[in-house]
Amino acid sequence: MRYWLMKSEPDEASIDHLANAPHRTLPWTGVRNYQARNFMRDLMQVGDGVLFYHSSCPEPGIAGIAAVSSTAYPDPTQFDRKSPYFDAKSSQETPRWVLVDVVFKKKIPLIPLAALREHDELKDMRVLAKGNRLSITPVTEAEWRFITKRLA
DNA sequence: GCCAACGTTGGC
DNA sequence: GCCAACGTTGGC
Repeated sequence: MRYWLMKSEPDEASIDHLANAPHRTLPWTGVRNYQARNFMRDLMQVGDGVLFYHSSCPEPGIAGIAAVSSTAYPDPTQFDRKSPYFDAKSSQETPRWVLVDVVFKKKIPLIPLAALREHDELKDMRVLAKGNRLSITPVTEAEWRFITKRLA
């Protein structure tokens, strides 16, 4: 059992999109970074906790709680020529990119990025590290507890 | 729109 | 294997 923070641009997939999706579940399409892919492929398990983070928007921050609901499987958008996530160098035989399904748990009052930075308990969060651009970052159990019990 | 930081590409 | 150039991320 692990914990993760996963970034999504709310214009594309917000916590409300997730809540209203069939089975309250969305495939986490579009990860095109090897480190983030490897987290999904090698470490994620069904039931892992997910902090759903809105990025590249007027109010960046944690917008909800979700969970990993599948193990990794090939991201179909890599094979779709019309998709912005198409990858000509990938193939059906040896897919380069994978994804997991994510299921909605609950929406919370937004915890803004600035609020996360105010807490000493969270000062080592990967997502807060200078220059971090990873769209998926590990969250420690202590960080998860603090956020879900004290801030959410 | 700006810009710092990072990842990827490709020439050598 | 090095590294410059380029593209992307993401907060502000």
